[in-house]
Amino acid sequence: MFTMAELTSRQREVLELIQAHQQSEGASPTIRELGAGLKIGINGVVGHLRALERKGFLEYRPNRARSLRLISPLHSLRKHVVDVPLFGSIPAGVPDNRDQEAEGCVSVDIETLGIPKPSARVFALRVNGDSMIGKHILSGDIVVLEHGREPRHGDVVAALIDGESTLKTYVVKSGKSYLKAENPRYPDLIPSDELVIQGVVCALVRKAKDSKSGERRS
Amino acid sequence: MFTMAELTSRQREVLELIQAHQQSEGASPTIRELGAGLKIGINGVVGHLRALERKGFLEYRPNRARSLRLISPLHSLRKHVVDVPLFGSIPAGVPDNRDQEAEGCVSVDIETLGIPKPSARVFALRVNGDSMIGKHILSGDIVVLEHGREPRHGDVVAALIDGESTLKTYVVKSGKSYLKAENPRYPDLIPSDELVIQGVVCALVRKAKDSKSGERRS
DNA sequence: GGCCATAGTGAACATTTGTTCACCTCAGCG
DNA sequence: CGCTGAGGTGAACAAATGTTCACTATGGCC
Repeated sequence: MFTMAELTSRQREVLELIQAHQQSEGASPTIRELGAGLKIGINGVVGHLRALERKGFLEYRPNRARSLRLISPLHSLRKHVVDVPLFGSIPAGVPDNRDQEAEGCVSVDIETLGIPKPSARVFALRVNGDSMIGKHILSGDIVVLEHGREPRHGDVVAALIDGESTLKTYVVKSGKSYLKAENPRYPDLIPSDELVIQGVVCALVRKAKDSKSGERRS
Repeated sequence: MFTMAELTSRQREVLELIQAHQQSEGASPTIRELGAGLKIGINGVVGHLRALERKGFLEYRPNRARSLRLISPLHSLRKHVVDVPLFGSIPAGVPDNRDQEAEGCVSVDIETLGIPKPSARVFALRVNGDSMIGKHILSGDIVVLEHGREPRHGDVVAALIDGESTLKTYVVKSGKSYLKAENPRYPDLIPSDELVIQGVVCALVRKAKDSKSGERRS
């Protein structure tokens, strides 16, 4: 609660402007751009920047263009964010790069995703149907999968069944591996070598349904 | 799979270097920085940048420092990413800004989170215990909450009970609102006006447990 | 062989951008 | 009253950075 209190309102304005510029332009503003945004000259801006730096909200490298960096308690905790392509389903065996066909982009930091490196072979699927409800995965959830990883007993995997990506649990039973649906209504147990495993689930994201739109179960 | 194929290996190198620099430094590299990284002169770099721009992988504003921007199918789908402070629990009634006490940072795009604007009043909690298993929220999950929003019937909310943040379902029954635990073992029904509601759950993130840490079967 | 794209080098040049110096106003404070 | 800090203006300067011109070399292609 100190964080914001130490700042004057004008300084907060500057900080927010920098942040806004970074978000919209992808790079920090220059001093003159800030000046234009605040309708003041460059020296007014310099004064603010110095104050903000002294107070520990900013950091920048001398003599480097657009090197302003915000420092906030959050920023120091911030991890690397990866952009994961979201597919409706995956028709064939996931060639190396089909980002073009993504129908969405899920950006999450790797810490939260639980993957060590931004290895390119990560993608996301929107879950359709309640077949994995036993694993507490609901219809509408987004699952993030890693392709090419060896599944282990109990992992949830996406497999290509009848031309559709389907979620199953990977189980090992007396030396053989099977895929199992987590829904009593589909008690199949399919030998896993008969199928192509497209990826192993490493994370899940669920959006609370917008209370305005209806519910699915009666 | 076309995306990458159109590039020479050297061009791919350039692209990756730009991306790496953006991630690590927070800003695009300059031409000379790229040159240093690739161990070539500035004109070699310029050639590559032109080629990459012509092929549609890059964009940049003339005469602007560090204005390189990657263009990929994913980038065009990319949404605004917000940094959400992750708390173990929230002792008191969420004053305006307590980012300093965050024990982690969850960065997710707003589209996936399902919030319209990056209103500052968003925070995350790590779920402890299975009290919400009826809503398919597990121990270890991270829930993202919006503070100050009016809960609706069926929403999951965090409430301060005995000095601890606890997840409950908000229900309305004959004109009165209650909080209900989604676990048959805790069938409490608490009138909601007796408690402080800290936030309404708008999203959930689950990390698949790291198979390497716990179970390992021979 | 001529043509074109890739992949460079080297040097000059122009613009952007950060930095600094001098000076001003205003509110609060002892 | 003089002092300090916030918040400015204006101009000049220097470093960083993008741009361009000239030229070389290689490999594929018709």
